[in-house]
Amino acid sequence: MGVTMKDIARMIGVSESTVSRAINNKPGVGAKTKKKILRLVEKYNYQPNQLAQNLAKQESNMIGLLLPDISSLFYSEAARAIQDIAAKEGYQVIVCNTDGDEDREKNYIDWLQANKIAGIIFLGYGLANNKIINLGLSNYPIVLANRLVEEVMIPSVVIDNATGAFGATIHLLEKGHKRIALINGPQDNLQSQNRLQGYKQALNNYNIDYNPKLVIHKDWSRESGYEGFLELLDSDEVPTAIFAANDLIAVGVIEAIKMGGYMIPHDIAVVGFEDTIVTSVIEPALTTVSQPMYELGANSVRKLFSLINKEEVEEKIEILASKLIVRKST
Amino acid sequence: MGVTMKDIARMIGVSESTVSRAINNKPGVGAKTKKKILRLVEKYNYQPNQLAQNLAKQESNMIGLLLPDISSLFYSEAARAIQDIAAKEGYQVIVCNTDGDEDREKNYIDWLQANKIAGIIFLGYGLANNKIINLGLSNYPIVLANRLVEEVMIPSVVIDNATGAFGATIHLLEKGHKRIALINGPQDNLQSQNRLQGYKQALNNYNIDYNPKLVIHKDWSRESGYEGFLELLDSDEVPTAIFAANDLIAVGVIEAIKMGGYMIPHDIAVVGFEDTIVTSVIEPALTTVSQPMYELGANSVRKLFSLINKEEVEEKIEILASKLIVRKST
DNA sequence: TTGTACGCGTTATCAA
DNA sequence: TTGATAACGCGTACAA
Repeated sequence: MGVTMKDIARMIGVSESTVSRAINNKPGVGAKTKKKILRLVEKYNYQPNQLAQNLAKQESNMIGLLLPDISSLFYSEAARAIQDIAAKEGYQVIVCNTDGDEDREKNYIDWLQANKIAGIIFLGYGLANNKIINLGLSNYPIVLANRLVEEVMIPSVVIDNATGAFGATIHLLEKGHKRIALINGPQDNLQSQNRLQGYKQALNNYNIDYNPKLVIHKDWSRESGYEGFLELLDSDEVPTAIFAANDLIAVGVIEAIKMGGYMIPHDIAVVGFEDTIVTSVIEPALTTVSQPMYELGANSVRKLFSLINKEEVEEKIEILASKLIVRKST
Repeated sequence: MGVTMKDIARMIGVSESTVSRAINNKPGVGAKTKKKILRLVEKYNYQPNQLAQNLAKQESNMIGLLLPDISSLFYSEAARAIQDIAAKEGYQVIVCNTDGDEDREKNYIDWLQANKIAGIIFLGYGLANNKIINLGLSNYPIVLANRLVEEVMIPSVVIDNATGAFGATIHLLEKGHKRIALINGPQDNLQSQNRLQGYKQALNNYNIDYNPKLVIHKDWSRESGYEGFLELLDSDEVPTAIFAANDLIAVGVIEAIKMGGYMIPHDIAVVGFEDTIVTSVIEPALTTVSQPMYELGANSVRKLFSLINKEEVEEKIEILASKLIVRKST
């Protein structure tokens, strides 16, 4: 196949070590020999075999990215950021879709470690499991993106969901709403909990009692929004505003509201969460909370490189602010 | 760090080759020794160092995926398919974003080859460049997904854009439209050309003369749709139907149409292309042509594994059908 | 059935 | 400034 160091060494009649030194710009090579070597490198388009390099150095120039699903717009943007910055550092990214399944997560981790991957980013939601904690205890470079772990101090970058939800709810309160419903994600999900917390806190600031009947836990789907709204209609406390815990839920809510013949925002106001493309396409355009996904990915991978390079990670847990984007639905 | 074969060999007092044979289930190991070895493997959670394995075998268990942008919904779905199937075969995928830039493409290819990546999938649009052709001439496993190359027979999977566009245009013709505009992607783009070709052919089937004034070439953005429609309004031939070459363009078109006070589909009908999520969210829901992206990715990677395993690739160039999805905008 | 010896392509440690 | 040699961890042809 391609030429190796040995080939070049033989051609000139020097040793492989000399060739290695010349190529890697290390001191201790005569100017003339170095020139000769580099000329042949050019001529035969020598490409170092990274597998061999990696084996010798006991490390590789790849990082692993574990996330639920790359085909979700939400994650793919962060993935893009990670790949951009990794590429600048000469690293490539191995993307592993876990669908949130712990078994697959574990398998991927084994694979990545067996391949001596330089480090791993966990991008996802909710709490991380024990396996990750154990990884964190061994001194393997790990960064958590939008995930948290309780017991161990693993460098993390998270988006402040509570404050985002707080801002969205305050926005509705300022508009004069008093019966604000929350259609949320699963109850055991960390994001759901944070968004609920922000919601509660906002109500509290306005001295409005928290009413559990106005909070519905479902999954993150469009159907949840649709069904959730119908449930609220059936209750005795029909809300004047709905805070949907993500845009997809909001889309379902809007569909149900329209189906019921109500006007948005006149009869019922709606706020979403995430700022995906649908928010600007749907009628009326959806007020939502934007998540800095690119920044999330970028800052995570920067932290990871700090770890890989044995540098100090300044901000162990970094919290990114989300931002309210007001459109026509409120 | 982890235990190696050498460690296990020493513990029992056998040679490394015996351990290797036992672990890889190769014949020629006594049942008792094998059991002893496997017990230690279990006990110390031995993980083979893949870097070493790869170096010894001169190949790696990774494949490369070159695409324009992973954060595009269009590509990320195919990427997901590729990763799913690769994972089943024990391979991982390295995702490389090129943004269509040939220099970056070339750099990635070098990197992938230096790392002895088992094969590469080129996912994208348009024609591939010479570098790729050269790669194809060397017997490196390569598959093209939604790309074509003229001179060399590289296994490829493409989506039949021409027929998709043909069907979409026929659909409009059947609805009685005679002045159908096409707002297309860039003129030098292969997909654009195919979609134009299908459009022309449909007109031809209905004995309608092709009118270049009704065809506008722009980029694939929402703004293109908006501006494109305004240009058509200014012309002397205002169309009764618009075929937008992708959904994003269609969104812009619909916005412009609404802004102009026209009714969809009463005054003007609209068809999109791709079937992204916006089609079901926008009002009115958009008739569009769905692209089997998951299948595109899946079949591409299957072909790649055939190449990697030195098997015969049955269908050198596979063409996937796209499908018209009729909604409310026509 | 088992062990020896070498190769994979590179880096790194000593001597020379 | 150089070169010989070992090491990285594993696979494998050959010999025992």
